[in-house]
Amino acid sequence: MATARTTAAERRRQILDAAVRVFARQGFHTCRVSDIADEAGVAYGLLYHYFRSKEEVLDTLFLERWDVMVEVIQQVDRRTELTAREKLTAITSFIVDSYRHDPDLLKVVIVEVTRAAHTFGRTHLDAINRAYACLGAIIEQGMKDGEFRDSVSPQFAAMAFYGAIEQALTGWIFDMLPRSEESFEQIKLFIVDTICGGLDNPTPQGPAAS
Amino acid sequence: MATARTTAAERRRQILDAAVRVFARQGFHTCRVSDIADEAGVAYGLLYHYFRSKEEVLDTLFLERWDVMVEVIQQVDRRTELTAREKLTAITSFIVDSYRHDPDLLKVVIVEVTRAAHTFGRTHLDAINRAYACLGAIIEQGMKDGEFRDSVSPQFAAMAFYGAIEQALTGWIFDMLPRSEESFEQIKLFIVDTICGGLDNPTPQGPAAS
Amino acid sequence: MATARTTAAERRRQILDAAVRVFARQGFHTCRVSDIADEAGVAYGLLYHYFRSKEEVLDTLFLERWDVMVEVIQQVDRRTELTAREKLTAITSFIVDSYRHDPDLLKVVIVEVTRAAHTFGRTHLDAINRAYACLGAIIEQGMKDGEFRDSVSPQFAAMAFYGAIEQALTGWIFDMLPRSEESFEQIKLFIVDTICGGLDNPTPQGPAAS
Amino acid sequence: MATARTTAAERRRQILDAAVRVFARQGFHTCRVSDIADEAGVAYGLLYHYFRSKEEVLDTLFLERWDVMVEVIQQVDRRTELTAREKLTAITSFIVDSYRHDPDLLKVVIVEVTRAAHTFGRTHLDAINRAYACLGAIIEQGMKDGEFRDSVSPQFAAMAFYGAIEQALTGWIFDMLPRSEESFEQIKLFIVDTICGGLDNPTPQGPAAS
DNA sequence: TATGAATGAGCGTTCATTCAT
DNA sequence: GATGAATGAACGCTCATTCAT
Repeated sequence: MATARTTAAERRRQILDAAVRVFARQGFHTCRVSDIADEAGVAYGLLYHYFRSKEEVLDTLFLERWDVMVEVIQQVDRRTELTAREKLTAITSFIVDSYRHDPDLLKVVIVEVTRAAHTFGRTHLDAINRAYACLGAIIEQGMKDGEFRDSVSPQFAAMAFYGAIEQALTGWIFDMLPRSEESFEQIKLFIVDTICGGLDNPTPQGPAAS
Repeated sequence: MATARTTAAERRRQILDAAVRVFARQGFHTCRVSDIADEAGVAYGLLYHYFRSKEEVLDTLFLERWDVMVEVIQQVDRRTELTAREKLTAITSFIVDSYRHDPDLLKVVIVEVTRAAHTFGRTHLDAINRAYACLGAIIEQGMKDGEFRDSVSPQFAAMAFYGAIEQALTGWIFDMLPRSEESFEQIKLFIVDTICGGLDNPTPQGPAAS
Repeated sequence: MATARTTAAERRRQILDAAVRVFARQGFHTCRVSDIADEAGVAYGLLYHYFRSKEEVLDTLFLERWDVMVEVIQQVDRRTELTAREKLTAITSFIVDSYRHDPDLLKVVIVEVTRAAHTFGRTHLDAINRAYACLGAIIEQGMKDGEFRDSVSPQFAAMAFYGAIEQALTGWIFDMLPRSEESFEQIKLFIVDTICGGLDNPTPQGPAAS
Repeated sequence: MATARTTAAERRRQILDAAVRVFARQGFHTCRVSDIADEAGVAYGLLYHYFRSKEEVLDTLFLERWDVMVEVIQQVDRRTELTAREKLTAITSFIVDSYRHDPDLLKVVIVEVTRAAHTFGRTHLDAINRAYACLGAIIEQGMKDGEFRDSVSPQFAAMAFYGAIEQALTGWIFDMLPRSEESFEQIKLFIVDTICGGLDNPTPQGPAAS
C-alpha cells in the first residue's frame, strides 16, 4: 500500500529539512531561495507551492520547534512530584538534547529568530514570551514553596536561566565549547548549578588561609 | 581662533552617530546607505569618503564600543581591593549604565554583532572571546580565593554571567522589561544576585511548612 | 511538432544579437546593461540568467567569432594545392566578407577586444596570438617554398598582413572607406597586392621619363 | 634668477606627465582622476585648474604628440631630395624612435585615441585623417614618379603602411615583440621592406627546385 | 594657487516572486 | 504537481566634478 511517489507532505518536509541545513550553513539573509531548492533537490518555483515566501519557511521551522519546546516546558511544569530545580534540570536537559540531536535546527531557531531583534524576533515575540511565562511560573512556584529565594523577580530569573542556556548553545554554535558527549552533559549540570546554586561559596575559608 | 566649520573627525562622528540611530531603528540589513546619509544630513557619497563600506561603519561602531568595555573589564579586574562579586557588580553596572546612557548603540552592538552568528558575530569572534576571557579570569580568581565555589568551569560561569546581562539588555530592547531608572538599578542587583547567590534558598523551610 | 515558443538557445542568441548592435552603436563601456535588454526586448535580469556579467556577453561574442576565424585560417592552411599568396587571398576574402556580412559584429570584435589593450585585448591575448601563429606558419611555408622572400621574419610579416586588414576594417568602421560592393572587392585585392607585391615598382622608368 | 617655486606651466606639465604614466599603466577608463593627482603629487582638485575635465587631459596629450608627428611627416615630405621609400623610412624611423623614447606616451596615443573608435578616435578623426592625407600624398608622388606601382590607391597604401607601423607598436605594447635595440632597428627595416618590397619573391626558384 | 571634503547621478548586479507551460 | 524562464525593483558602490576655505 506504500505510495509509489513522494506525497505532498513528504515534499514539504523535504523542503523544510533542506531549509534547515541551508539556513544553518549560510544564514537566512545570506542564502537564496534557489539554495534551498537545490539542497532539497527540487525546482525553484516548487517552494512557492508549499510556502508563500522564504520568510514563511523560517516561520514554519521556528514555530513547529518552538511549540514543541513550550509544550515540553508545560508538561514538565505539570509534573508536581518534581521540585522546581528538578523541573529546570529537565527543561535544560531537553533543550540541550534538542541541540545535540539536531544542532542545525536549534541554531536556526536561535540565531535567525530569537536573537534577530529586527525581523523574526519581533514577529515571534508572543511565542517567545509564552516560553518565558512558563519558565517564570515554575520559578515563581519554587519561590512560593520556599525552595527558591524570592530576592529576584521570577520573570527576571527566567530570563537569566534561559540566557544561560542560550549562551551555552551559542558557545557550541560558535565553536567556543567542545561538542563532545561529556561536554553536553557537563554543561547541563553547569547551567542548573550556576543558576540555582550560584557562584558564591556558602562556607568561604578565605584564600590560602593560614 | 576656533575652526569655523565641522572638522573631519566631527563629520565622521556625525555619520557614525546617525548610523547608530538608523541601525537601531531599522537594523543593519534592512536599512539603506542612503538612510544613514539622510539621517546624518550629508550626501550619499560622503559616507564612502570616511568609510570603505556600510559594513565598515558597523565594524567601527562595534569595535570602538567593545574595546571600551573590554578595557573597563580589565581595569575592574586590576582593582585588587575588590572581591570577585564586587568586580562582577561593577562590570554589570557599567554595561547596564552603558545601555541606559545610549540604548541605541548597545542595541546595535548586541543585536547586529554579538548575536549575528553568520555575519559580524563571526567576524568579531576574537574581540568577543577577549571579553569572555577577562570575565573568566575574574571568576577563576574568585574561585582560587575561595570566594566562589569551583563546581563549574570559570569559562562557563563567565558565559552564564554575560548571558544573563545580554538577556536583560534583550529584555529592554524587546520591551519586555520596563525602562525606568528603578528597573535599571534593580536588574543590576538581580543579575549579580542570581549569578552569585543562585536561586536556591540555603535555609529552606519547605512549602507551606506544617 | 515545432516548439511553440522561443527556446533557451534562441533567447540567448536574441540577447547576444542585441548586444552586438548595442556594443557596435554605443561601445561596451558607454552602453548600459539595460540598453542591451531593451534592444533584445527582454527584462533586465534575464541577461543575468544567461550570462554572468556584461563582460561575459562580450567575451562570448568575441570568442565565438574569433574561433571561427582561426578555424578558417587553419582550414585554408591545410589546402596544400594553394600557393601562400592564394592562402592569404582566401583569408583576406573571408575576413572582409565577414565584415561585409555582419559589420556590427566585426566592429565589436576589433574595436572592443583586439584593440582594447587594457581590458579585453589583454584577456584574449592567447586567442589573438593563435591567429598570428597560423598566419605566420602560412607565410613561413611560403618562404620555405621560395614563393616569398625571407628578408623579414614570418611573424612580423603576419603582423603587417593582419595590420593591413585591420586598418582597412577600421577605415570602413570610421567611414574613411566607402562601403560599396566594389570597394570591398577592391580592398581585398589591394591588401594582398600591397603585402605580397609591395609598393615598389620592379621596372621603374624614373620620374617624368623623357 | 630661477623661480623659487614651480611655475604654472611646470605644474601643468607635471600633471600631463603623470597622466601619461597612469593612462599607460591603467588605461583611461580604468583610472581615476585621483590616480593622476596622486601620481603627480598634487591635490585632487588642482587638476581642474589646469584642465576642464579628465578627457581634456587625454585630448591635450594626444594633440601635442600627434601634431608633432604630422609636422614631422610634412617636413619629410618637403625634402625633395629623398625618394618616396626614403621618406617612408624616415617616417617609420621617427615613429618607432618615438615609441622607443617614450613608450608610455605612444601607447596612450594609440591605445586610448587612435584605436578607440567610440570615444576619442571619433573625436580626433580629423587629426588622424590629416596624417593619412600626408602619407597618401607621399605615396601618390612616388607613384607619379614611377618609383611606386600604381596598382593600389595611394590612400589605401597609406593605411596599409600606417597599419603595419601601428601593429608593430601594438606588438611591443602587448609584449609580442622584444623591446631590444636591435628589435627596434630591425622592425623599422621590416616595415619598409614589407610595404615597399612586398613578400613576393621576384625571382622564384620553386620549392626545392630540381 | 592649492586643497580635499562634499555632492549625487549613474551603473552593475542580485534575488524574491510570478507564471506560462 | 512541477519546472525554471522571466520579471524588475532595489541597493551598494564609484567617481567625475564642484566649491568653500
